[in-house]
Amino acid sequence: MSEDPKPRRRQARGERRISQLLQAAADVFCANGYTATSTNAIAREAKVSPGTLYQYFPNKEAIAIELGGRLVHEMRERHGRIFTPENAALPLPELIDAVLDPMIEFNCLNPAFLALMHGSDVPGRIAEEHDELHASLLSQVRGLIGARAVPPLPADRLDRVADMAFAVFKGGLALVVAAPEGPAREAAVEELKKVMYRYLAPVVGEAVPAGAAGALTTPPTTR
Amino acid sequence: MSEDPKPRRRQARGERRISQLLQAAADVFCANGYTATSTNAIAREAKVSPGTLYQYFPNKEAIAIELGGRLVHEMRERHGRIFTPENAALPLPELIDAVLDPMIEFNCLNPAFLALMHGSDVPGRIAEEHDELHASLLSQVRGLIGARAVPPLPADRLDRVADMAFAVFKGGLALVVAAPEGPAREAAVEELKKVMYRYLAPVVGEAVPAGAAGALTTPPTTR
DNA sequence: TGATTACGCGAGCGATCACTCGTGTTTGCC
DNA sequence: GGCAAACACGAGTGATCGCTCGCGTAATCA
Repeated sequence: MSEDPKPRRRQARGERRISQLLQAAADVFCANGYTATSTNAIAREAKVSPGTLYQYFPNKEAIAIELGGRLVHEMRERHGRIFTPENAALPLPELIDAVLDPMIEFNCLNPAFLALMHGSDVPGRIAEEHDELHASLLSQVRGLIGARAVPPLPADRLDRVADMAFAVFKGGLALVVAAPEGPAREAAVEELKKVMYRYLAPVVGEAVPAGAAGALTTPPTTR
Repeated sequence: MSEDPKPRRRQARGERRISQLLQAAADVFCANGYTATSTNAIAREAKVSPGTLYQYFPNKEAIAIELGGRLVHEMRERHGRIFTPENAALPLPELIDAVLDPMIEFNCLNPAFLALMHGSDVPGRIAEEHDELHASLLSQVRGLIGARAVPPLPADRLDRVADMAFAVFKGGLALVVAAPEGPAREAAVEELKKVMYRYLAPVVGEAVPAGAAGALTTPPTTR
């Protein structure tokens, strides 16, 4: 079980080609899905020959694996900057900003992430990576909500709240990335934050004012 | 542009085969997605030969079209029974029950619906049908919310609220259908209804009690 | 009962796809 | 400059897929 039996020397040119191929793959996967995408189409998008593509990747699945792996890695790095003790101590509206904004930004910048992680026709290895990421993300959310719940939630209810909060976020995220860049998208983001706030506020013991259909929270706060 | 150039006579046996093939297609599409599904696999699942399959469908896309068409048709029938004047007059918690329960039931019974309507690798004709259904569904939701909003919402805000309510529902729906049948699924349904209630209550001028983390609404009501 | 038509089969055809290989070019190192 | 290795190419190969076709069976009608 050697990790790297052939740690082939790469030149700078090779590394550039790899990034170029991965970028092309992201575009085509995003537009057509994994299965419907041909390796020749990826090579064409990257303006190289099929032979060149196979110099850097052993097969089609490996392209998706590498692309997915890089995206997951970048996503995990963001987690580290999102789920910090400082953020955990923030008031709920600010906490929602602190968590949602980077998540949304990442997914808007990397639409291939959702395409790869959500498609039902992706290779098994990617689905595994996605499950791991999903589980770790979920446990962070559970921790965040569990630490603030007033009154404290039993474990099974905490699980359900975290699951639902995350699922609802994903639904809203789809709407956000589908919106055209600009004011429409930002309005969708604000709307999604309202959903999250109104759902979670009672869990953490805050009241939602009745007439505040347009405001996320009371005026005196920072938003 | 004749609608049915060859309205071929069918025997009862043929109609049964069609249903059988459609059911098999639903199962396989659901498990592997449209593109990754081979027509031979559908025939195998239905326990017939490839030749038999092609006696009833001119090509692979037609199978998905017919399946999608039947599901959309059934879904539209439900809309008629969901978005009625009586339901529109219901208090918010009961309205949410009246709208969500049939929707959830349908999607649990027909998982192929979500698979076909959400996949990025489906033939264009299905995507069109989905868009039409989505638009009509959304306008019904807009009507429901717009008629109750207190204070009344300007058109652009109403659009955003309806869009977000629907997107959030879809996210929660994915969680519900992914849950194992039984108490876990019903708990997820209740949780999703809480999300919808808490999001929409301020829009229609209701207050959400602060401590009511576990209750959807105040005790005296029917739930 | 015989004729007609729908139903059912599965080997096989053409097209496409993932992937290879022989050959030529560029780069890094002495 | 000379050599080895990485890079680049694109026609070609085997496999698979969507789909057909010829032939046999079952149902319907006269």
